[in-house]
Amino acid sequence: MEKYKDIGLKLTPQRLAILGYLEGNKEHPSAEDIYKAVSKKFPTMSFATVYNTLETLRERGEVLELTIDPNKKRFDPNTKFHHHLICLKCKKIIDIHSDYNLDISKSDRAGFEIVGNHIEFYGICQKCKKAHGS
Amino acid sequence: MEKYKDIGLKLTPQRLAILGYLEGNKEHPSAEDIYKAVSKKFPTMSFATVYNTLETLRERGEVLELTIDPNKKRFDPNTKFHHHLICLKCKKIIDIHSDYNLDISKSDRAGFEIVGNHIEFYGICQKCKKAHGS
DNA sequence: ACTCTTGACAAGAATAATTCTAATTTGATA
DNA sequence: TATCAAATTAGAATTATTCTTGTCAAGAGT
Repeated sequence: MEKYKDIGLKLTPQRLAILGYLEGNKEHPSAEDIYKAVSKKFPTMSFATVYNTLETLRERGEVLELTIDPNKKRFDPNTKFHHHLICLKCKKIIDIHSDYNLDISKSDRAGFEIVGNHIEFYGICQKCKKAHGS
Repeated sequence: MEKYKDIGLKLTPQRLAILGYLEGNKEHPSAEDIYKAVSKKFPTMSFATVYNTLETLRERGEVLELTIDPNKKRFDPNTKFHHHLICLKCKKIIDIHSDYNLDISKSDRAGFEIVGNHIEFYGICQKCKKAHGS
């Protein structure tokens, strides 16, 4: 948390609240999740602040913006390189830290300069499997 | 195209136009792209029809809904298993058909039943690289 | 040929997520 | 502590998508 002073971020109470909520969070929350949670302690919190803060954090590489969920963006404070496993029913997302060799052949590369990759695994989580076979 | 008769789809002119546009299309178009293109030949085409048709095609596994682009869904008529490479600048998407070994360890699996996976490669395409280094 | 049923279409309203605007306030620094 | 750029706020605006409602068309059975 201390580290944010160094990257030219003004440390406002709102930002500290958002950072505090994100720190160590494994839920991959959406902007709304964050807004709801932080609003409890901070009733004047605005949605704009949540989005603004997430955007500046993203620019600085402090959070990842996930596009796994078709309906909304979700955010990941875990900035170590990793992949994701998502439950197709409840949209729960968990981190996968295994290493995979994802070299891409010259012909596949199509002239692109490759700068990264990300694997999405799809599945059904234990809770949803139990809930009902369907 | 013939094959759609078999899957219980009523073949209306609108659907044929959409199917015709999608067939062999490598652009991974958005609903709007499809709407615009098909509207030219079909001025009364409605957005609802585009979305409805895409949804029924998706249900039947005839198109994939891609969540790679944070701003909108994009659709892929290539239903062979494959991965994608996206240009971070212009959002161009190209198909990658290489095979990767993406076994997931029991501990990573976290009790999920795995049903699929998808790799997103990120990069800068040739055109964008030339356009300006930035 | 007539009627029924069903599925598809169109237009626009409604919704949901996100971004923008403009006015105000605040944190960091001199 | 005065200053000022940056941050916050509320709400409007925008964008993508879904929903609603009325209409229409094709095929099934009479």
